[in-house]
Amino acid sequence: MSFLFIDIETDNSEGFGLDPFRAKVVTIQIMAPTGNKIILKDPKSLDLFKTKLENNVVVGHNLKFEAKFLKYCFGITLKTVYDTMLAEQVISGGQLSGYAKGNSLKDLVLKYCGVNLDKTEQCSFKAGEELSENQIQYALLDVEYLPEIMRQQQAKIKLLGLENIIDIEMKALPAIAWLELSGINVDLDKLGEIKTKVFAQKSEAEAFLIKELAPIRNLNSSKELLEVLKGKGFALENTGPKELAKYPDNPIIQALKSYRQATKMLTSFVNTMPEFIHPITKRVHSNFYQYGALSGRLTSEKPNMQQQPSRFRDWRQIFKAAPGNKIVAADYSQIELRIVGQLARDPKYIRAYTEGLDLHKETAAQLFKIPVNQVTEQQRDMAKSINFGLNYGMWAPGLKSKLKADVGRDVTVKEAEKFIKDFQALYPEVTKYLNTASQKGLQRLEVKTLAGRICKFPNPKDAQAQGSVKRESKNLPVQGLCADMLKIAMGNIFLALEPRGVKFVNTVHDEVVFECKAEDAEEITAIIKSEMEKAGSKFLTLLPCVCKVTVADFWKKD
DNA sequence: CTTTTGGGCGCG
DNA sequence: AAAGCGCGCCCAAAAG
Repeated sequence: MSFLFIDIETDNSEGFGLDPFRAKVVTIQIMAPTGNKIILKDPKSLDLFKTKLENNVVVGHNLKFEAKFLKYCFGITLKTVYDTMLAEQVISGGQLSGYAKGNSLKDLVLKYCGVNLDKTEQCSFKAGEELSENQIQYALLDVEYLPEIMRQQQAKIKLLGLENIIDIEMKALPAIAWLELSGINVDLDKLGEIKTKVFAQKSEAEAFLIKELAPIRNLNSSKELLEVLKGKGFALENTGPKELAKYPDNPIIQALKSYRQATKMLTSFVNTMPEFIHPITKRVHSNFYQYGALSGRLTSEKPNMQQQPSRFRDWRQIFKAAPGNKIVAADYSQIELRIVGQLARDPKYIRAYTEGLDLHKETAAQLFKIPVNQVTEQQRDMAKSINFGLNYGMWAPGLKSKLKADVGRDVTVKEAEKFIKDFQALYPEVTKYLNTASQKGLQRLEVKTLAGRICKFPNPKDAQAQGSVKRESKNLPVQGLCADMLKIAMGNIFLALEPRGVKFVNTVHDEVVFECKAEDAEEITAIIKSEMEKAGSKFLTLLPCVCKVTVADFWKKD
């Protein structure tokens, strides 16, 4: 295999130059390692290059873009890639993740080659028009510096021991292009049904609140709301959920919560979702940032497919398989706690997961000193809050309000402290691991996942920021390893299922969602489950990795 | 007028 | 002494 350095210019004159379904490709520039360059002004001649592009390492900057256009417009599937943008994000230890500035091609050309690229021609390309000399020069310069950038990046990757993460990311890239092209189908009838229900909920709560809180002007103003509530005798610091939990049975507070839930549903989800249905494909194509978060997790926007309500009854039913298809959703079972068990080598965690016990129930039994079979649902929920809270570096006052808000249980700070102490005595290995992690993280200002991903912290400028670094140091190795596993699985599932016409319709941190022909669902399910567990088991060597798969007409979890 | 900040809340 | 992690989106209010 050799390298091919590529770039594509598309027609942005109608404002959707990034949209593979609508924008026309104007030129494709390809450069061989020898430096020989070709500019294809008639992209139909690309057929000659199909085999080369599919069987060499394709190098480019932000190749998700090229991958989508090559696939949709020319039926070419990139499989082996090296993306200089993604590589730079990996090398930066996640500091260039998400919306951070500094990872454009212009930035890298300046950084690695000392050349200031002129980008004024970037949006000048129009389909069907003769290329100007300037445009040709511009287009060719976009591939010119890629080999040098890659060469210098490779040296850094080796120095930092990031080969494995680069491999994971580059193999995941084609899967992300597949994900964005696939899109997800939305059932507008179901959406309408939910809209009616939510609107009624809002109207009822709104009428009640306007009457009870008169003369309030704007229920959406937390500032005004706090004033009025104080005037009515409520002792509140703010109007957030933890404060409102002080008055769980008050009808005004209950109505406020109902009003807020309904308005959140309407403004963030119900009313906006139809606007995202693509005019050509009739599906919703979110943007996914592959290196979206410091931890290596993806982020999603327009719409954010990772925050679609799961607790609001039936909402996810709007994401429905097209006729004749099924939705296959696969998620890792309790993956974060399993990772903690592995990293801490905690015998009790290992035993619980190896023997298929319920860790939260086991924890509750020990904390409340009762037999496992007498643990109540509330006691289990409390243990769950403690398990998670401690992983994130929670303190007694935080646990107190968490238990009140989530479980409805009143405990004093002293009692919360006792829970934490008891938990730490119960799981000394986990406690030791978390303490060491936060100390080392603060000292080095970076943490690593088991797969080798580096999460680098900006210099903490005050005590508060140092506290954040300590807490993130406990959590990022866990969150980050989960992202590593999921990306390995995505890359392998892409190779196995994309050629079979399966659609990759969503992913949410520990979950992947696909759409396939109903008759294929059983076979597809087995492949997904196996790839997910295989990826997880690379790292979870002391306890089992379990992936749960659900097949249904819409997106759901069992 | 537009942009930024903060409260609040959706997800894992 | 501090007071749970990672994100994106909506609205109101402040800042430019």
